[in-house]
Amino acid sequence: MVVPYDPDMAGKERAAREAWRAIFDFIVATSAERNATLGRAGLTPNDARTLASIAPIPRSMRSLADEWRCDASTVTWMVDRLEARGLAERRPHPSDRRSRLVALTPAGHKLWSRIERAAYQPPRGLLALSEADLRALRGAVMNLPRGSGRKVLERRKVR
Amino acid sequence: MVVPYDPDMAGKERAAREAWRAIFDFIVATSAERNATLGRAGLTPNDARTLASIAPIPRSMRSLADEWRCDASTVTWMVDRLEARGLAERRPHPSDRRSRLVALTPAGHKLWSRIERAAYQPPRGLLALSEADLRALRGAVMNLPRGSGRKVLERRKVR
DNA sequence: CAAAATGCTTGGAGGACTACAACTATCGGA
DNA sequence: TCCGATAGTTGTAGTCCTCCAAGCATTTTG
Repeated sequence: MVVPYDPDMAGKERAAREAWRAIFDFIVATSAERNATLGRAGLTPNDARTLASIAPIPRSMRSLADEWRCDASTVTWMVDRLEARGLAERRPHPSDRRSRLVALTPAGHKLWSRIERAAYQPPRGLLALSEADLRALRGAVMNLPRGSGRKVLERRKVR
Repeated sequence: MVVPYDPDMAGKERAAREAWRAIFDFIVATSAERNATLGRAGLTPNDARTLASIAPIPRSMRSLADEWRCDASTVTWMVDRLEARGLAERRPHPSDRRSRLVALTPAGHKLWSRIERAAYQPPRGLLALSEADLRALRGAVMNLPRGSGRKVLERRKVR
């Protein structure tokens, strides 16, 4: 990075770096807490990710493997775990008999809605910020480029 | 949650919720990327955490176990990994011959400063904020209570 | 229709943790 | 000085992934 000649820019960059560092550290602390919440519900972070992925709509195993960029057998293993606990189930695919749709069971929906509510619950501390700060924070984060421009592996149509 | 009568409070809560959601989504989107960066450097997330903990100043094994709330043998295992790669080393404790200080080697410092620069690189969008906003944001986030008020296990004095 | 591709599962292997029990060396207080 | 507490290590075991190779069923393609 080129050393800036504009002293304002230097200060601003430093401020941005420090602010980001603070946010980052806060996230780390909070995510540990989130994992503890999941653990109390008997879920691993991966379990939660699986539930989150199939909660809106049943998904094929293949589409999950594509989303997570993992081997198909890994998906088998993850879904097996949830199925063994009665949280998810495999259903036949309506038009492709090779494929199977993974869906939440009623118990799975119940658990997940509870977990999700907790997971997206803003930390109490966030309310200590001024509304202006909160809007700035939200605006800053929402406009951030995702994935640093790396290309997403395409893999046929995802069902 | 009680419906607030204070309209300011309502707006603020909404802002907090939206900000949190934005942060959360952003984190989910980028943590994989961060782990990939670490992976490219041959580090697991835990490796990185260990490096981060000992980078500012050498630490005793015990203090690391306390910080992470894990068994002492887990710390042994984690430090072993870094030591095997020449990134960290155990040094005698100056005043307690039972204890050992874990410190970064020069190679460890070099690698970690590189990783840290990348990991804590503030997103471009943050630079859109004014320096005053950034300072306010940093101050606010730094003062957020961590761990949702759950009590921290105390364990004698930490060295 | 035969061959290639695709969806999924199974078996096997290995890596990354994580804790518990047992043990050594040292410290610190009565 | 003696004994309980503490720092750390080793050995063991178990969980959670994670991929690869192989195989079956089905779909798609030339």
